[in-house]
Amino acid sequence: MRMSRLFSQTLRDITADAEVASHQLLLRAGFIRQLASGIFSYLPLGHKALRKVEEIIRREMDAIGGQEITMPVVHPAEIWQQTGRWYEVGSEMSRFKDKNDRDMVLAMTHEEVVADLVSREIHSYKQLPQLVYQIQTKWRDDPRPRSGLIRVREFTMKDSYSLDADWEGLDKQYRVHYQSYFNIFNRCGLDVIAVSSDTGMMGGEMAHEYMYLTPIGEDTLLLCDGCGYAANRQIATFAKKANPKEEPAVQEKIATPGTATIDDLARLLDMPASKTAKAVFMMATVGKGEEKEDKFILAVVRGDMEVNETKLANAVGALEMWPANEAEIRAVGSEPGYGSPIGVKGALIIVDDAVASATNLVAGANEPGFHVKNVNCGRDYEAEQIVDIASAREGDGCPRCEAALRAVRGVETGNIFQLGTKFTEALGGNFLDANGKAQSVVMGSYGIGVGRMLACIAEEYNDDNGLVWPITVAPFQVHIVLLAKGEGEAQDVAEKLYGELTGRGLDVLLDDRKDNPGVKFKDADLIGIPVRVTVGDRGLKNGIVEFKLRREEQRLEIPVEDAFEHVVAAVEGLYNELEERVVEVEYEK
RNA sequence: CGGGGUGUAGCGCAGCCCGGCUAGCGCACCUGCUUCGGGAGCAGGGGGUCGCCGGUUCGAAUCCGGCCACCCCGACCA
Repeated sequence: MRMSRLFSQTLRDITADAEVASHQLLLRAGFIRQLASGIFSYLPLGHKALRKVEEIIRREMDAIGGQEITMPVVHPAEIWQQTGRWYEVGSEMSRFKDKNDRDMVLAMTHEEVVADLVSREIHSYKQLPQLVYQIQTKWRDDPRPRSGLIRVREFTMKDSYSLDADWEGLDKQYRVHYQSYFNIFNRCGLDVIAVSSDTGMMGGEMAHEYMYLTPIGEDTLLLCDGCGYAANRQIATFAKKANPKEEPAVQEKIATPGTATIDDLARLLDMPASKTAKAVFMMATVGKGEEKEDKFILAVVRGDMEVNETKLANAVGALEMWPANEAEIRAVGSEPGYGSPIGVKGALIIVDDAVASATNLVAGANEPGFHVKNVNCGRDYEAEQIVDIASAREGDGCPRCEAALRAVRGVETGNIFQLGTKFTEALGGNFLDANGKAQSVVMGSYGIGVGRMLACIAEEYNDDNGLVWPITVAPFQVHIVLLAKGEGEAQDVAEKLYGELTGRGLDVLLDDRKDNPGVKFKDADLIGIPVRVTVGDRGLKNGIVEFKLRREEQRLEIPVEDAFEHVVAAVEGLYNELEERVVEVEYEK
């Protein structure tokens, strides 16, 4: 590609809208342009980089037996109604009517379509297992897109779907993906960790997320350096320190004016927060299909812990959950700041296991300015459910080895789900087993956000001067900077080298613009192509061209006649470096 | 959806408080000459419904009201 013909331009100033490095640099270097909130175009450089990532994914998917297909972006509502997600998913799914007034949806994922295909194509156990995948556009009307390509509404996703006759088969394909995803990320030079995760709207039994660790990440992860435990905070468990054993004592109402927070209460009574019970009031939408209702939830955790909304929502089967307001709290007979489950009516009471096992806690009296001492679950109030609903935090004990957990931030670049038969049952995805008995196909679903991955790579690989692409995903492998404006030896040499390298199958960008050297060097740094060759009259006088790796300061002078071989070898070396990172990992359940 | 911020040329901004000549600056763009190994110089030039609608006023980029878009924090979500 000749840079004089390149569709995009670099920008000297960054738009005030961009805050994170990847967003700023991808904009400045001319990889992407924003059309609307969370909606981007990929210009030639961005498109080529994206295609490189896609090809790496394709190769790996094909290597594990995947067959590429393309599924529709527009779906009839019916299949989503049959699995129930039409009712469960909120405004994140965009719906519209076609000209015949039929309800349609823009695809946010493709389990329904896969299950529909299964019902048409798979009839016998002899056809299983299968693995299909696509690289397709998804639309999710996220309430708040942000950070450039990290979180968008329209995006490209690689999604694969495994089909098996039984759970053992699923587990096998799941583990193959587990490794395969590491291969993909490693080949792109992106370090990720796999963590156990919530299954969210997918449902299913088990899931992992692949996380690129970065302070700009939106997810909080709890990691144990002792045993390797790693989980998204949404589901992370931890070793809860039990309070000292006590015999249940008699309830006692006490005046505690001005103690609407646990901190104030613990200070007034001069006791640790762990001796108190904290009531948190939420409203939740629950129900199946079109029958939904809002329920009042009273969640109780120990004073020294925090409610984990994902765990709580999972416990009550909430489709949506939000904080209750004061009127709703008083309607069940409680009181903001002085709440407890004692004597409340019409609330679903969910109690954390650490509260249920503790004795003689101080809880609210459901009356302003009063608390009750020696409150005991089961004696003073009944719990609808006793379950872990507390959030793990930095420093909490690892659930497996009790070492201190570390909290880090990460961006989810991929996920894998063991779905089971939820979708195939709903859509008639059956097959006949060896005994002639109809069974539902067992599904797994596996996603990678391709654009998000590119953004993470940009986030990881940059310096003060611009992007520094790993060779495997760089839009071009070699950047020839030609320092001459007219005809002459420099132009001839650059053109010849360009022709030879291109002929060898390399992607080469030739800066043939009639600009000053400074401009060309700045742009080369900004765009970040790994190998740079500078061809100018000054060097040619001595029969040399200059060779430089983007990531290194050092510049080498190479005899013109060796330039081709040197560049080819360098590119190969960079590939091999990344290939060495592709190694077997241990499966962490 | 709650809180905060921004909207003036392709990009970055000033002007707005305190209404008033033809709306300005830098970069980018076009023409010519010079320059040519780290974002060149000189000269000339093109480009604006001041986000949109309404109001106040002799007069609105500027004041008032409504709406829209975008960004950040939170809620939410994969």
